[in-house]
Amino acid sequence: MKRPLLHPGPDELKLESILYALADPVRLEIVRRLVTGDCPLNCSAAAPAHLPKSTQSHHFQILREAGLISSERRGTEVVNTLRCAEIEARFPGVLRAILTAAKPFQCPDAGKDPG
Amino acid sequence: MKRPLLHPGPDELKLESILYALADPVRLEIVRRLVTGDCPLNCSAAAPAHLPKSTQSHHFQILREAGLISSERRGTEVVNTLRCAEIEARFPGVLRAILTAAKPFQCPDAGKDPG
DNA sequence: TTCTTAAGTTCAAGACTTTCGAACTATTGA
DNA sequence: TCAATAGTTCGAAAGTCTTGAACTTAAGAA
Repeated sequence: MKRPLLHPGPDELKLESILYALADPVRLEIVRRLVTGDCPLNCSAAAPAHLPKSTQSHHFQILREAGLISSERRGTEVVNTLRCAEIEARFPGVLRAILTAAKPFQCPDAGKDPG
Repeated sequence: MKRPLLHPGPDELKLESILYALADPVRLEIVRRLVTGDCPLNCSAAAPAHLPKSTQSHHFQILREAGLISSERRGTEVVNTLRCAEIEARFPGVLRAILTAAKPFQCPDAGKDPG
């Protein structure tokens, strides 16, 4: 009896929950990896490597229940995707601004290269 | 011996702390009132009225230590101001996008009126 | 099918955080 | 000095976070 990894619908997204999910350094890093990779990642690949699996699982649950990511089982893995479009539709500019502030992840028109 | 209500400097602002501060409904409401009022408000005026003072105080401390607000004693009151410019300078677009998403507070060009 | 491995989830305990009443501090004004 | 107003600090109950141990689910080999 497989638990279906419940996600909130687009109308159920709450700004507070999204901000809360992004307020944690680990979860912000996970979201950053999902957006830079631009393709689904399993939990181990998306989370910092040293982190215990139970802690990873907890963080993915919070991201999922906030509606930030969509998780789907593929064999032994769970692959995760950022729900960019839905979040952008409901809270325009929020995710983009946060990810840009967190690190210049896909902002070629920023004009500044710190490295 | 009056405690000086310490605030982080512009360079000490952390995105995670700001998101964390804004992730709470009470604190988001406080920030919303500070930005709509466009003038300093004391704690009682900025916080939801029913909220116990000790809880208010706790929330203002978190907002202050995250660098979102600046608090200054004026007589018996503490007046609070949003540190809009500093946050915008350090994390462009973040506060604006969040406050716009939270409620259309100063967005006449949004073009949609749900009421 | 049965065994093994891989990837996540659930459980439980200790540490940390949040809420709120009670007591305290600081400032104003009579 | 006394009283009133505005916030802060303290302490306890309830909740959340982190993490190891045990469990579940799927894939591959024999």
